[in-house]
Amino acid sequence: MPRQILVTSALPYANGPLHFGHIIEAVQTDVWVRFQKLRGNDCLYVCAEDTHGTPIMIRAQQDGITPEQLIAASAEAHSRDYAGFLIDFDQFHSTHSAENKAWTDTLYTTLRDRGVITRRSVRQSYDEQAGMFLPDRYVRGTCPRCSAADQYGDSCEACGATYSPADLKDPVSTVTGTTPVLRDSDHLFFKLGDFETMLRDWLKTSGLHESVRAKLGEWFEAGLKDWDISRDKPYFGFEIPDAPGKYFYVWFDAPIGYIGSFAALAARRGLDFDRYWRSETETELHHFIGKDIGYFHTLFWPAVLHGAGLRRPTGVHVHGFLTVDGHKMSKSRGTFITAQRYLELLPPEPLRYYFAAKLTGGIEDIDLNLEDFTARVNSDIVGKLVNIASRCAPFIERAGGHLSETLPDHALFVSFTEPRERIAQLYETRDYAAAIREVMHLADKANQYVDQQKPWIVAKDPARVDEARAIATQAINLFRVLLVYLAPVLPRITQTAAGWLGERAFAHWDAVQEPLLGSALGKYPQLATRVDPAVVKQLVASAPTPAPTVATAPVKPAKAAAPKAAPAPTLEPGMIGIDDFAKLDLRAAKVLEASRVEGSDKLLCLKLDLGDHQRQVFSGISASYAPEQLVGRFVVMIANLAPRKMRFGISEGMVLCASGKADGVSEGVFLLSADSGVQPGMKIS
RNA sequence: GGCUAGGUAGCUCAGCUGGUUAGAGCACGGCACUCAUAAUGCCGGGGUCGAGGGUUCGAGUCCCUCCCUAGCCA
Repeated sequence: MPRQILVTSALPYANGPLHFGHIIEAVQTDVWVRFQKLRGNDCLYVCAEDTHGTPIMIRAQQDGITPEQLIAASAEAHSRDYAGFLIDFDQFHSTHSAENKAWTDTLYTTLRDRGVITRRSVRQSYDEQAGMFLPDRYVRGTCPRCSAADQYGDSCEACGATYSPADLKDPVSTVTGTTPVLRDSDHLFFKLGDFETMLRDWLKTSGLHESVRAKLGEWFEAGLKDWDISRDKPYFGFEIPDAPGKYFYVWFDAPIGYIGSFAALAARRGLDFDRYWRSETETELHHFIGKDIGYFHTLFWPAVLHGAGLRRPTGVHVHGFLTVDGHKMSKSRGTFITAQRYLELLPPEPLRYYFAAKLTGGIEDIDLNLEDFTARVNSDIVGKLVNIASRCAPFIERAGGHLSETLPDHALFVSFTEPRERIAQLYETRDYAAAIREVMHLADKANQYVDQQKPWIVAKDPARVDEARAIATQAINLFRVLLVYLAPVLPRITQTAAGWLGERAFAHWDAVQEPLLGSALGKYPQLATRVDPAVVKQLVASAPTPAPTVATAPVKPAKAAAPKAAPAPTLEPGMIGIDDFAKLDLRAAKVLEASRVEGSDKLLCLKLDLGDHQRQVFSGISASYAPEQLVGRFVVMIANLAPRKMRFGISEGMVLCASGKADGVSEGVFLLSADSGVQPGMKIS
């Protein structure tokens, strides 16, 4: 009896590009969904663009466009990036949709009529010039406890204190730079505390990881407080039906976006809504989220659903954060890797594999170590897995292109198919790391088999060509079992292999029990290519790109039929694309030392601070600047300019200046600089 | 600051309710092989399990203190 399963991953917010943090979650979810489908379950995957809130409103204002234009552009970019990573949504919708509006209103009015919405006055920071209330993040000032300057309105990064913006010393609105005032306004609250008993019951039955439960225990201990679900205008969102001028807080309608997205899918496919969402349904609902938004998904969301008479989630699966080379992703370090950047350089499957190989179902952080990534992916996918197929294909082709009619070592084949339920269980519990360890252990066994049987020696005797073919048939069958196990992670390789071995070979998890025998094979295709360490390095923009090695072979191996769309758009002569611009690694740099250069009347020697390292740069600005004026100021430099040897030493970059000439006479040289607040090493784009 | 999670070979990670000489893959060294995308197979070196105390016949595994990393504090 197939299970009916509805799966979601967290909604990406419409004010920025997808980065690796989004991708690891999407991969975790997509692998689970593909696994369920391969097992014959009826599984749907929905997601949506998260479109509301103050940040969207302000960002659109800054960009001089409407919020609708902003979220449309963002949705398009996000969809493209997800598709690039082979994330197979059944529906990718938007929280700014008719379906979501209807369901948000319905849930709200039901909750209100059941008496779990209450109204009371709230005192909040208000920006009189902008005419708006300010979310905590939009007020900055001095920490009331440790007096650290320039802290957010809700907490201090220096001492860790939490407080409200009213407690800040010298508060400033980041919207207008004016001093906010305090103003009262009525807000609507969801009475979360009314649901404590229900929530305690629910978490006993739901498949929450024990570490998530531990966290929940802490929140219960602290006591469940009412949740403020309204915001005053101006706000980009849904107006509250019975409260003109008040809008639903973005976090109220965002999870309802799961319902809205499903509603759109249901309309398209004629699905029964109640079957998925009514209170006591058997249909499963699974949410995949990051550890930062557990509170919303394990407390508010089930309470809102239950309060509105709908079903609660079957599982909330929380993953850790992604770090790059051991550190939090950081724009100034260049380790803030966007999905788009990766896809410009590399195919999706190596990263899908690497992430899957490190996901355990727990909430610990996952580190992307770039050297490990290259080594792991090349060794596992190409050296071990694909190698089994590619080393055996020639023996089949030489013997006429058909697999043998029998397996020479049936027991070995069974030892590969026998663990399928155990591996399935590992996928089910999202311990993909353990599943992949098992599969790779089997891949080693398959290579050992080929090594022991030595088909290349057998095949030298023309009378034993069939024997060599039988060995190859055996190994190809082992390979095929392994690829079924990895099909949820490597959909494209699986598809390519299906063109070789036949669609039937990968149609269902349990199909592995039946060996492939006697059938004709297609021409052996290239199933995967190695990733080039030099290309991987380019992912991290901040790493000072080594001077381009002259006339090397193309960095990217000529990949047969690279499936990447996005041909370079044709450009006007003289124009460059954003990719060309992105080649420049421009950085804000602080001048640590400046000195005249002996023997040169034009040059100054600058020692520059780039945050994580220092550079020496010679700059021809001696006529316009005295060394002592420069120390301590910020300049703009090209950080990835090939170092140049000069008579006075090596210049490791170039400092940008404006300059002009009138009638051949210099009008001066003017250094570019950055506004206050800039930190050494920040990337300029 | 409080809480939650993590800190095991150069790198990435396994180690269940405490029990024989702490495991794997990669990297490194040696050998073999040449079918395979410089792939594969065999052998080997390498760890006082974040630090310090304690409980126990016995602790990576339990308790306490401290240090480091990430997240949450709605």
